[in-house]
Amino acid sequence: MKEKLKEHIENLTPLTDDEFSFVLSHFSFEKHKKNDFLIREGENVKHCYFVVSGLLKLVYNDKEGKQHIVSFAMEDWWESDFSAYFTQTKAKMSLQCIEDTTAFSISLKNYKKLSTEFPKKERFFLEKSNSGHIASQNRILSFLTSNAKERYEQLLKLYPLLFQRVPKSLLASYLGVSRETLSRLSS
Amino acid sequence: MKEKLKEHIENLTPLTDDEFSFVLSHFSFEKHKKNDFLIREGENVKHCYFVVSGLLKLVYNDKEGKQHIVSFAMEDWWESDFSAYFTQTKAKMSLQCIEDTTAFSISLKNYKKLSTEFPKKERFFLEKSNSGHIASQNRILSFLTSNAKERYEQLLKLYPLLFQRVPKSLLASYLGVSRETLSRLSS
DNA sequence: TTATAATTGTGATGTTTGTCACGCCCGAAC
DNA sequence: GTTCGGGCGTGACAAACATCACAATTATAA
Repeated sequence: MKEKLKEHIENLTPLTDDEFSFVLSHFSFEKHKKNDFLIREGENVKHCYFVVSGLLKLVYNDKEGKQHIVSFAMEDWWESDFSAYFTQTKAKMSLQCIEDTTAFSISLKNYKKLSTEFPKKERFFLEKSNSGHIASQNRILSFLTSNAKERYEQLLKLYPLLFQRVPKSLLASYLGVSRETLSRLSS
Repeated sequence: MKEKLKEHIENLTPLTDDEFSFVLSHFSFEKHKKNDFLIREGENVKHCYFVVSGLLKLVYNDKEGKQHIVSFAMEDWWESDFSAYFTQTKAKMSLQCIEDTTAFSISLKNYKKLSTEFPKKERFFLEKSNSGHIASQNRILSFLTSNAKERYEQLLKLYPLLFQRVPKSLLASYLGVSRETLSRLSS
């Protein structure tokens, strides 16, 4: 588990063993079962998570009770309700396990401490944030330029694994189409 | 112009005059006319821009020649084709003036220099990137949860000025609906 | 000013997608 | 084993939206 986080960070910024120990001391390691909530809508968001293994969904529930998947979080991903995390307000979204999941969590306090005391880590967070921003923009572009079928194909191309790991109804919810429409696209 | 940038930065991190001079020395100031391109699809992306006055559109052109508006950039906004900027590859999008525009530009080299030599600035960029990421996620949520009419109302609520400053066809392109549909929504 | 282009509204029509309904399959729980 | 519920496909119909066409109005430039 430690190794996974170290590898991940060292993809961007090499660390000595001492540096990594220092970084690691700001995180906690957590194990969760399928269907567990890491973040619950309406509650305070205390942590940001780095997924070591498993799979989660970041979900928004609208007034009619429909769930909309903002993001899937898989191995090597950072996830949270970032808006609520950074502003320390109540979560508008939930983060829930689709599979049994292990993850490192970091509090905002430790996030800020780490950023301030350890510039390498701030650089790292900046790069991660930029990638997240770019990924979101690509998803917006997908909505603007493509119909349901094309978005489905793009998703499969980007995450071929996902197809086997999650029910189609969740894929539909991510793509912004109904379960039935997605089903008809496949055939 | 300088004051605008200084104020903007000091919203997050106070600066001494000397510090600001140092920061400023990494930027250039540019004036552009309506319809000018700051970034052209297919060309190298040399700069990231801070808009002092005016209005721009970040546009993706698909194979059928349709233009899709990824973002409007107005006063106090940072904009670029960030993907191409950070990876120093060719632009997939264009950044074009909707009105006469003034902006500060910064090269990637200077961006990195500033981040490294001046931690306060890295903190600043990180906060900006986080806000950008959150804003994009909200736009994705808007696509997932809302139909054209609701998205239109959300846009007007978020940027009431935009309505008077840009042709409806551009608003339609931002919302992901046809010009005609948007026209019918208003009545 | 006058000519030209851009912007907007609106009808007619077709396509895409959502919603409701139903049935089948399969795995989990008892 | 039997029962139950989730996941999946599919038909029928309705709603949302795109596209094409045309006209009217408003900006823009020569």
